Amino acid sequence: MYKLENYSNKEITHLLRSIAAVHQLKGKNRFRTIAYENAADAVEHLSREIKDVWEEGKIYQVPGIGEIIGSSLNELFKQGRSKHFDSILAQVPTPVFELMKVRSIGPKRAYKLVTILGLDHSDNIFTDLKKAGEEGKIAEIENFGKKSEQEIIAAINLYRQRSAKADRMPIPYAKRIADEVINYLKNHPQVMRVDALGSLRRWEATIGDVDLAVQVKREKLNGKSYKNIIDYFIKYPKKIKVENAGENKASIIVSPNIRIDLRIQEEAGYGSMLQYFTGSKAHNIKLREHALAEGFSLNEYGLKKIRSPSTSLRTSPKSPPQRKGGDPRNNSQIMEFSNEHRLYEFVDLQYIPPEIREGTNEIELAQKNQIPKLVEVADIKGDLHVHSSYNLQPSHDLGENTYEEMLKKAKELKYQYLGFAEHNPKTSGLNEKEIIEIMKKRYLEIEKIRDAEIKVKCFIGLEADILPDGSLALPEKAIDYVDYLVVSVHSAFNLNVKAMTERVLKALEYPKVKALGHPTGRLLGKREGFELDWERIFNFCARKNIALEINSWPQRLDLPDTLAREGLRHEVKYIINTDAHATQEMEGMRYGVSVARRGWCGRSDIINTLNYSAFKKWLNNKS
DNA sequence: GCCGTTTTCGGCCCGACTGTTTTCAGTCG
Repeated sequence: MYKLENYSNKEITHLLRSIAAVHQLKGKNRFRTIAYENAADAVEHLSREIKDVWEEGKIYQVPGIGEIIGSSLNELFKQGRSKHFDSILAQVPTPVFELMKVRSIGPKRAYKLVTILGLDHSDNIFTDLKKAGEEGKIAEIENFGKKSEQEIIAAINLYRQRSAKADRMPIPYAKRIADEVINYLKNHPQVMRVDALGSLRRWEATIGDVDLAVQVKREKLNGKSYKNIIDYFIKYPKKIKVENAGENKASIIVSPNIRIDLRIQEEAGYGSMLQYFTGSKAHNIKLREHALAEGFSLNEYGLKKIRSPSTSLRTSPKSPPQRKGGDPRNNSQIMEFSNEHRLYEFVDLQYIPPEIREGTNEIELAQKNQIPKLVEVADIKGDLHVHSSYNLQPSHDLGENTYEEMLKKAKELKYQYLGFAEHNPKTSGLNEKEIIEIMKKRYLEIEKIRDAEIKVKCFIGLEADILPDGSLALPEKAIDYVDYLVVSVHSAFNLNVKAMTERVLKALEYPKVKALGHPTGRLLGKREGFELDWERIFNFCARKNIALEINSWPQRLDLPDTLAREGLRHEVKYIINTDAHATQEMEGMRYGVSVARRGWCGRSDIINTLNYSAFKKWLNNKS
């Protein structure tokens, strides 16, 4: 029987996939299998922990989770077991589910291996199976052969290496890997263009593998095969393994265990490829369903007319041939699109930016022309959370660059203003009077340069620790020497929801508090965020004119995108900051903007898109 | 099992690659 340790998304995903596998193996209703797989996909790509979503009573808002799966998860979270799940899982030996974690082993192969080799009760399925493979027993099974046997042994080895590591990468890391491969590919004379797609193009908080599309010119190729480019790709110097390599696509693993998927397309159909390979999977499924309703079958090459729109009730059927846009090549039956915008237009949808292609309700809203204009980096007028090297004896780490250097960088980034928010002076070893002196001295220091810089104005901020009891790690009198405060939790992360919420709300009551810094405290891959009563926080901040920070630091990306979208319903405002500790890190604004975009934020939802005077007014206006 | 500007019933995306196969099943994205 399954063992759950921490109810992480990873564990729940695997649980749901296991149930899907049982349904598939028992083969009664394949749509039930699909339903569980869809639910698993949804949990896997959720930007927050499913258990937190459940605790907020919003589990049914996750697309793909309905009455039965939702109530079973409810039981599971509450009592540690679900009778319904248990009864399904009991139909198949547990080692089957373990084996399915290995690449190239799906439900059917896992089931065959476990039952035929008599490993139903194996405690160490990977070791046992590997041993069987080394003894040649796998190859003897029907429909398996020598190659499959080798493949399985290799896959087990890889799985064991990989499972020891964090399996999703921070975006900058994935981008670096992608860029190296892109540069390599661009050296090939037939390659016209290379794009990183998939979760990288959607700017997901963490990246599983790297998806690349290559555009080639037909006349430069002999015939229609892209074999020569595939061959070049699989010779990539850092490749450690070729997963597969066919006519149209290939996958390699590069050191230290990152998968790169490649697809190739000519210019005429490149828009379709961009769309398909950007995903998400859930978005593509919904888009294809939508296309079907319009009478078209959609794939990665284009659209095929299948019939008149199936709906008899449709009152004003637009007959497809008259449509503008697209790149109809009717002679070949498939309509190609060189341009992604035209593809969406052709199926009567507003263009949908990659960041929100997550299969929530973007298709429905695009039909109604209700996709908002999302905020862009160019809209950002200032960064209000940067750490300089000015030594105010901070409680946490100091920055690397001086005020002047950071202002210069801000100018380079075309900002109108910059807000310094070093950590508050440490409270141990310094008495209140000393702290106030330090703050005053710093105030005067910044005052000196405040107007020296003509183009970039600066604000005097501070990032103050929220202590466990909700008070700030700063004497009230010291607040006189700042323009605003960002308050953040840096300790005692394990309070319960109620205590944590009270703690934060109390801190937000202090004068000059204008932002809640990295609101969940999460560190991707290291630490889960703490829980808050978001309804209360959102409502409080909206009422008090306090912004929630969207922290651009790639390991934070905090507030998470799904919460950002939720906050919009409460009319919360956000402030996107880099939390930079060096000038170079100030360039990371794009990461935070991406979170905001994934959270459906427009320019007016982001407070630091205001120009200097409007922003200053907002800063001084605490209702 | 899920889901709904057409629906609370009756549908449910689409294709590439590999290995073991002479036509397809399994896995993956």
